[in-house]
Amino acid sequence: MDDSADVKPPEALDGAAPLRRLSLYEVVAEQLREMVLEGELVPGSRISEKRLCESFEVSRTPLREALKVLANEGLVELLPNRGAKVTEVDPREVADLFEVMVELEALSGHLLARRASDDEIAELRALHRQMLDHYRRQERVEYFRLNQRIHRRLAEISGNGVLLELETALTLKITRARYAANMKLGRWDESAREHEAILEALERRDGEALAGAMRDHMRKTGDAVLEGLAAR
Amino acid sequence: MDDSADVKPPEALDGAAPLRRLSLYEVVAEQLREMVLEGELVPGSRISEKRLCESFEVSRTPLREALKVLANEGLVELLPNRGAKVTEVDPREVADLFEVMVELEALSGHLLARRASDDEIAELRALHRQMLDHYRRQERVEYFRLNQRIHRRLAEISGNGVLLELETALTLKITRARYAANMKLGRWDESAREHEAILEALERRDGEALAGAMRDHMRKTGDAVLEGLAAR
DNA sequence: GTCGTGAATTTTGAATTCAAAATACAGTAT
DNA sequence: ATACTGTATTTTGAATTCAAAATTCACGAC
Repeated sequence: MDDSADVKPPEALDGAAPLRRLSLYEVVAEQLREMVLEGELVPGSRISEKRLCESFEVSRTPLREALKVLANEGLVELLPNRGAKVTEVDPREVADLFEVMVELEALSGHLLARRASDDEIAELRALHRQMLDHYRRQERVEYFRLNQRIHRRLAEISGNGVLLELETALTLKITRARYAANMKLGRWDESAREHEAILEALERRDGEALAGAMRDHMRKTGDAVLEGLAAR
Repeated sequence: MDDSADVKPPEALDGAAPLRRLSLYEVVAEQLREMVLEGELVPGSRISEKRLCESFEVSRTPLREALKVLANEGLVELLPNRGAKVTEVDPREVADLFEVMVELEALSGHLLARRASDDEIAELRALHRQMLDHYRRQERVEYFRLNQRIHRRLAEISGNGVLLELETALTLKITRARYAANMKLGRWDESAREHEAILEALERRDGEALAGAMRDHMRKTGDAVLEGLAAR
């Protein structure tokens, strides 16, 4: 049938990507996630399954499966026999969120100081420099993207999978709160300085200082977001 | 039509329970959860949708929705086009789990010392006394149940909803690890003493001591579970 | 005997269908 | 006019159906 690709030795493409195509519900979930995060689906509004099905051009089955995923992420609420609605951003919950996040960051800091390899530290320093370049050129979107990437790398290098998962999940909600507070990019200069402190502590492998710096960074981010939310 | 209950003033049954019947997928999810936790579905084994559908006597739709929920809880893995399998208990992940849990407990302790009311502290003391009764009578199941309940109450009274959710989610996995390690009830006496230390610190409202005691308790629990896992 | 090929079977993914619940609406009585 | 009752419509919950992918197994080449 196939005359070229079928004779591949199993170990030839070793770093082979698992390379599976996503299920339809995963695609839908990703799309929905973005729509909720960016406020395209307004908080508090009910979600009409039919309308979404039509705009996505999928049947209700994968859509409903996607809604279940989003519900577990806390982005939508499922009301039995009454469909789903987009969860509202509750400042009280956002405060709780940061209260926890601050501690997770501190843990991350302690682990990083112990576990990061020299190469990884160098990699982070390089990312940091890149980010500062964007800062100097006032390239907000790129700055923001690198900022996210650095935070994710920090979580990864901490070497605790559970911690990484939790931070990923909570970061979702935090991102949503930032959008809601209309402060996607605020607090630029201050944030850049805090990142510098983090990098320095990491290079010294000073666990206490690093935990403190990361804690501090997250706390200040939280304060800014909450302030933004209050000012709506 | 109905001649007695229809003239109810809206505020008459004030504390009225929302009282909704669960969706089918929720019932299935709960059942599945239990089966996974107690090892009735063996870790690593593939889940046959058809078999489960038949034994639950439901169609595949609610079953698959339930599987999605369990997947988000980390109890099963969804392999695209290949169904689901029960996740294996990975000692490495369990270690990560406790590493995080220890910090969450510490946070919980700090919050409790500040926020618990006198009534709530009294309630916890009462539960604690009840638990000790079961301990003295060597009623293991009841002891274990109250132990769980106390921990949940502590998390609730911390007053941070996000923290409560996370602790609930992680406790699920920890429970699973305990079953896998065959130590549903081990470490009895030691654990009871640690609880006493927690209660005392709470009554003194000594945040540092309470955080320390809760951290210590969780760390030792983790050590015991990991030891049990290693000894398989 | 082992490995590879290809059809038959089973299992999953997604759409459709059917039933039950909720909502919207109209008519009537007060 | 207002509030209630019963009906029509819409929307959701769950089962069924259909299509696509994976698995199994038998056969044949080396």
